[in-house]
Amino acid sequence: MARPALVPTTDSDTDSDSDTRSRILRAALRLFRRHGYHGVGINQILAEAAAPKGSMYHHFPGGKEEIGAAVVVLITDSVLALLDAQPLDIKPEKAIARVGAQMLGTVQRTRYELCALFASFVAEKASAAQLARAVDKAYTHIADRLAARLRAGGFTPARARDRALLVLMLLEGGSLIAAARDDMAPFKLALQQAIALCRSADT
Amino acid sequence: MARPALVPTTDSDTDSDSDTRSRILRAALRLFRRHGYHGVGINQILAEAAAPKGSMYHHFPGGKEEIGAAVVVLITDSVLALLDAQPLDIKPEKAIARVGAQMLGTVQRTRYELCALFASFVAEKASAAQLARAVDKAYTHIADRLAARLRAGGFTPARARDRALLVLMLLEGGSLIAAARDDMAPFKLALQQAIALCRSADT
DNA sequence: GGCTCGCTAGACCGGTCTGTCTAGCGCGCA
DNA sequence: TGCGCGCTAGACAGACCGGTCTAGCGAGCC
Repeated sequence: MARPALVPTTDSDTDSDSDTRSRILRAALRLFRRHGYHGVGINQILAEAAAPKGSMYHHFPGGKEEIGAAVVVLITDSVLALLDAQPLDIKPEKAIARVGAQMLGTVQRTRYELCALFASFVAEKASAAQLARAVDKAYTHIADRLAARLRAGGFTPARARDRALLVLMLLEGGSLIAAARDDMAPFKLALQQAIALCRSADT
Repeated sequence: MARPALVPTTDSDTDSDSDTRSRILRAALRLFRRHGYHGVGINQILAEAAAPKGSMYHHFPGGKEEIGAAVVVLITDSVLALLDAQPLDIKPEKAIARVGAQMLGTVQRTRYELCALFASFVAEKASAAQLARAVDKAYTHIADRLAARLRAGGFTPARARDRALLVLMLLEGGSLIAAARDDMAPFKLALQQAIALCRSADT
């Protein structure tokens, strides 16, 4: 029952979705990670997914932007599921450490292609309002869930909120720089610092 | 002599470059910030710069990618200049605070459009090798210069290097999330934490 | 069997992309 | 005055963009 990986792009136990829809989504995820939202064309996604254009516009009437938003949700759900899969009675820093380890594994497996969860989407937010909203909500959800963990671990609400944001920023910034350098060390450093921030009340 | 702003996109005291080249570069910077590297077309840049295509390919034979790389260098130089403008005898956390305040001002002035220094470029690195190298070097230069400050402030070399990276990651992650949320609070939080990290040796 | 309809399939459209090419302006120099 | 050349100027090409549209397959229901 342990989550095998963060957003498995290959295949999954849960192909509850229509096969084509799921294939398109996974292909989009893979390509967006590598080239950014604007760096990928619809035809490219369809070729990768081996799906015709008609199917795509059937499942995603909103076109490319709807696919982008769906990918954001896919990533978010996967991160939240990973976090929720950690038992509630372990310390928050332990939970963060485990989630971070999963992210690390994913980034290594994809050869540094996951440069931050949503960096490429944020960069293009001005040209895609729906996408911008999706990313905003995604960051908020993750930070909220993280903060809840921290509150459960004994942090005051205000401090929990701040620490959760800092963790998120560290991991995003860390994977950004790790990706830029093709070197995981920065991400590991960020993770380590994030864990320290969840340990107790200093600074 | 105080630096008025971080990468002034409007005009400058130093238009030593041919006017057109400089106009193109500034227009590109402005647009890349707003829409990301792939989100901006060459024609868009040229329209914004009020320059014809011939001029552009004269100044940047390498095309769009060369412009992107030049923008990365422009940003980097501006950050480094800002850092170097701080007197060497002040404490490192003070220097960071000042640089951060400048960045904050820039982000606010541009209405959250500066989402991380190079996030949009990193996101597209797979499709532009020259750009990827430029970003890698940019991060390295900034981190190195920051680390030198920290060493001068009494940090051991290894610790200075780590702290410099953490500061960079915090600021990048912070501005990413601030941009996603259209709210500067996350960036301010990141800046505050970065300053704390430069203050002395804890954790 | 025949019909419905969710889905697949891909041709096609107007627009935009990056990049090339030729023409010529105008400054500086002899 | 006349020439050279750094730079400007924009028409043009070919590929590709996202998105629309019609046609038809085929499983399942009556």
